[in-house]
Amino acid sequence: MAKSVAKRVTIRDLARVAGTSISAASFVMNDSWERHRISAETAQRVRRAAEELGYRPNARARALRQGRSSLAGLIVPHHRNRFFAGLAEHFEAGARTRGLVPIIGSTQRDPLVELRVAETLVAQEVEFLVVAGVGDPSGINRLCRERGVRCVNVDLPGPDSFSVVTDNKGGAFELTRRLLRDLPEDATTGFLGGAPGEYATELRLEGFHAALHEAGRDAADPSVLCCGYAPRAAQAALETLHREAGTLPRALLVNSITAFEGFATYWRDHPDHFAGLRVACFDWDPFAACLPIDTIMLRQNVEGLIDRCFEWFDVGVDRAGEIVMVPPQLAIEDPAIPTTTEE
Amino acid sequence: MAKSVAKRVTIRDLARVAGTSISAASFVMNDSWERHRISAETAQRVRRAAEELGYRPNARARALRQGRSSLAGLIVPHHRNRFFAGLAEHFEAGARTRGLVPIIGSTQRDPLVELRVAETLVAQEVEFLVVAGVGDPSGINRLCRERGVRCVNVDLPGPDSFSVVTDNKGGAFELTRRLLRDLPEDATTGFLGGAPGEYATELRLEGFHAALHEAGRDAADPSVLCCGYAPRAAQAALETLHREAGTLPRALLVNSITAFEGFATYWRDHPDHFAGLRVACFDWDPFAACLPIDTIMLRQNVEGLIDRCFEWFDVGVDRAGEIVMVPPQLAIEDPAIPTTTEE
DNA sequence: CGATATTGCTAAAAGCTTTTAGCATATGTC
DNA sequence: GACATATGCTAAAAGCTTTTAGCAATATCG
Repeated sequence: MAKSVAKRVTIRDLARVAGTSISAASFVMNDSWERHRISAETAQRVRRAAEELGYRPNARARALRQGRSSLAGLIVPHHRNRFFAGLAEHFEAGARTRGLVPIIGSTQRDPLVELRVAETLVAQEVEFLVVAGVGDPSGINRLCRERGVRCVNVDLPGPDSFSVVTDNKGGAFELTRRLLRDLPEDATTGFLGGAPGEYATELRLEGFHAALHEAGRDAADPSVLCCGYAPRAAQAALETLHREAGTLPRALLVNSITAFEGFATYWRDHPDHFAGLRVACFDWDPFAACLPIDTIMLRQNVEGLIDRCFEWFDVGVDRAGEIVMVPPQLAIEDPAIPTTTEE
Repeated sequence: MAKSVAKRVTIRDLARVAGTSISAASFVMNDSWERHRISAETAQRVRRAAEELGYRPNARARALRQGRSSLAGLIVPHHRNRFFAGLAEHFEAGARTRGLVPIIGSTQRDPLVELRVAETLVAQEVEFLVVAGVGDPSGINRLCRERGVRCVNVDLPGPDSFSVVTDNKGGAFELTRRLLRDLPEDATTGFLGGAPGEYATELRLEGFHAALHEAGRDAADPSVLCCGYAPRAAQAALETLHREAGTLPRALLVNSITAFEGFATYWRDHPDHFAGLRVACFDWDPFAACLPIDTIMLRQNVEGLIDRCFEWFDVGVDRAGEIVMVPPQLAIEDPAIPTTTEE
């Protein structure tokens, strides 16, 4: 009974079974039959036939004809932390509400992979590409411009690309302020994680220094460990610092949740190095927030970041070079962060 | 100079500029020119023209003609935990090494969304669909069979679908064994998280009970709190239990990392309820592994799970109803889990 | 030299859809 | 009855690629 090979049901079959022309069937399936003066009876017949045959239009044929793919792409370094996972999840939601199919590519922060993934997405003719967590987006931006793909950078401003960024400086400033509150005059400070010269890192460093300045701590030289984002590297940087300086800073600003992962591992292995240490993190993770360390976490507004991207896409006006800033969710005084994590 | 609108460069343009026929251009671009007896000079000419024009073939036109999309789909509940993020990331890698473009859809564990996402992916004619973390995959499996899409279930066996599963029972057994080691005779036990009747949950419960039996603890009735996977629900379940029983079990097996998230939150808020508590978790998270709780974590072999899926896909033989079991990575005696988390 | 094989290429079909232009027929108007 | 208008539908092109079948010119062979 069951066909051995599931033969595609095309609109041709549909038209044949419904006893109409291919065009009529197409009009009905696209809900434009009234506009094209197909009678209600005929429409009904087509719909019944479609139901019966289990007809589903071939997305690619349609895309080819219409010249639009209904695909939306997102590029992130990986899926394994809350920030990027949050971006991914909200991006999916935004795409779906617009009838777009989301495609997410991860790059392991490898410039070669970044370009390859971008090329894949562009070859799929995504209508819209969001680029996050890439070292230098200019190659991807150029590719998109060449191929006519609209493209937004998240936390990566470029001269000829629209960008949505977290208020890195302001966020780091507020975070550091709280970190320094009631801290003894002579307590040492530090900054861990991120890449020197990288956009977000530099701004967060600025905010960090500004808060130190405000607190009248210009004199004390903070330890700045921009060791990249890998947990291992952050862990190693702390080890080195402790070996060389014999101690760790009393107040530490950690530049990302991945660096914080390295910090947490180090803490687990050397709890004795942390007497009286206070730490702040430019990111949030529910487990990290449960660690019994004196921690202040900041949650980036992933929903806001993604929403701004889609809004730009919806409006359709090109705003190359423009930067929209999204404040992170501060006001996180106590460890019980006002952030829901529904399953 | 720059064209105001980026006009698509088609193979037609390529052929014109190279001074060849469309077919010749196509053969060259697909590296089948030798087979089709195109001369090396002509091939060179085409390649130069392609370079010059920035020609990239239209993926959809090609897919339409070839009848294959080069797309591979994955369905997960969400991105926000290590298990599913790990699946996603390894799935991406596997797809890319096979020249497939990965599309990942998340469903929030909502059956309606699950079906809608599956339909989207099938409409894109993915060549291969991996379904993970879905309550009842049978609807999706049926859809795939109807539309001729090859489909694997991860941790969700179905009668007419190939499945790759973690050794849930064995894993839970070993985990519980370690949980019970040297535990006082009269210590109470508990099981937290998961859905009653659900495949993985039931097997893990079996393993849990088997280990209790082995330890001669049949008499003591464990508290089984199958409250779903949401952190909030797990937290609430613990609250209720503590309110009603006045205490918590001394040894607790937590059924997933999301439930563990609820556990961790509860622990943070009520550390006093946890004197002498020991806990095991059927999943792993680097931050969770840093919590100063007596914890044993098990890491599911996400790489193995995904690899088995792709191997099945590569071989191309249908093995409906068959189940391949992948052992989780046990042997995690100390909290320093032998698991790398590169950035 | 005639037949056959090889070389190097091209024309055109096919894949499935959407969409434009237009054809009959029926209805309405004077 | 002639003409315009509305109704209900269809034919065919177009979108871009891959792939099959085959053509013309040259080389090889007996």
